[in-house]
Amino acid sequence: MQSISEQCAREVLEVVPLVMRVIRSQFRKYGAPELSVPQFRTLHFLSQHRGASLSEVAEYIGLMLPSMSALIDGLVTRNFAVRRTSPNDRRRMTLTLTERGQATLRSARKATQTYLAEELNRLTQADRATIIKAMQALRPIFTEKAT
Amino acid sequence: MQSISEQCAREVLEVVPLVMRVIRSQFRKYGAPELSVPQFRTLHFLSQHRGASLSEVAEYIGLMLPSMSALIDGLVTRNFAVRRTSPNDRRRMTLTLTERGQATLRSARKATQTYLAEELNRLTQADRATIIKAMQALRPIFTEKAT
DNA sequence: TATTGTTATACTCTATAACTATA
DNA sequence: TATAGTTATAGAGTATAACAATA
Repeated sequence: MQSISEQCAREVLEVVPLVMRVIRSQFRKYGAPELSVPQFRTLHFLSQHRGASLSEVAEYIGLMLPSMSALIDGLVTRNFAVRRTSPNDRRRMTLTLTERGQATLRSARKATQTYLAEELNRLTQADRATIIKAMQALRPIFTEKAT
Repeated sequence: MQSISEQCAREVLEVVPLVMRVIRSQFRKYGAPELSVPQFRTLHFLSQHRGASLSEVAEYIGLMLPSMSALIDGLVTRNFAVRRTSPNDRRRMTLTLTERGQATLRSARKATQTYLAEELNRLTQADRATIIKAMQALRPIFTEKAT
């Protein structure tokens, strides 16, 4: 039935931005106030793609190379990431997180997750189970498009 | 059981940003490429709060007054919104959407919703029902915090 | 020549400080 | 005096164009 898809889409379109707004504000508050959102996303990407090149990160984040170069400068200067020239191809940059970068990512994530867990605790057990199932259904659809 | 809340929080924290990313890119692509995200959120707020003042919008969007004043300038110049001095209190600005502003909001919303519905159509009917229930459970928790 | 990244420069968005108009 | 908003100005973050180094 098409109309169920429509209703489902409408709900997702209304509720997901609300949830995202809270996630974002928590991230800022307890996570890493000294990092911009794109910088934070970059840390996240690098944590899952050790040694990625500047171009690869830029494509994922959606920035042009000069902008990403500047963004990485900021991370390197403040010791969140390390930038080395690749031994294989000396044009490429090899980007990795420092221990500080990893720790920042972990703690921001943990703080937000704890906050969410407290909020979700106000629901019934059945509702939480439903939410878990819903997220598991949504994940594969939206994972493809997010690289 | 606390651990179910934890698991639920983890799922939400991983999946919601993925969905949001797709929503945002669709909004940009088919909705209103000529509007920034804060401008778009402003249209949305004004559609639900006709005649809001500059201060009210600024607080909701999270901008300082001069920044919001400039943002509104952009909307007014391009005929998305109208700014009048309030008759009651001539210090206040009364902000409303133009027909163009309303139409832009509707069409962006519709385009995104249609896209989402197509994607959700790939799931089973049961999954879609689960998602609807999950969104309905999440909505009240996160609505409070989003004004 | 083609690819990877940086430097130079300009524009947009945001903030703080100072100001104007109204209450 | 206090409040609502604007103007002046400066700092981030982003883009395009031109360049340097490597393949």
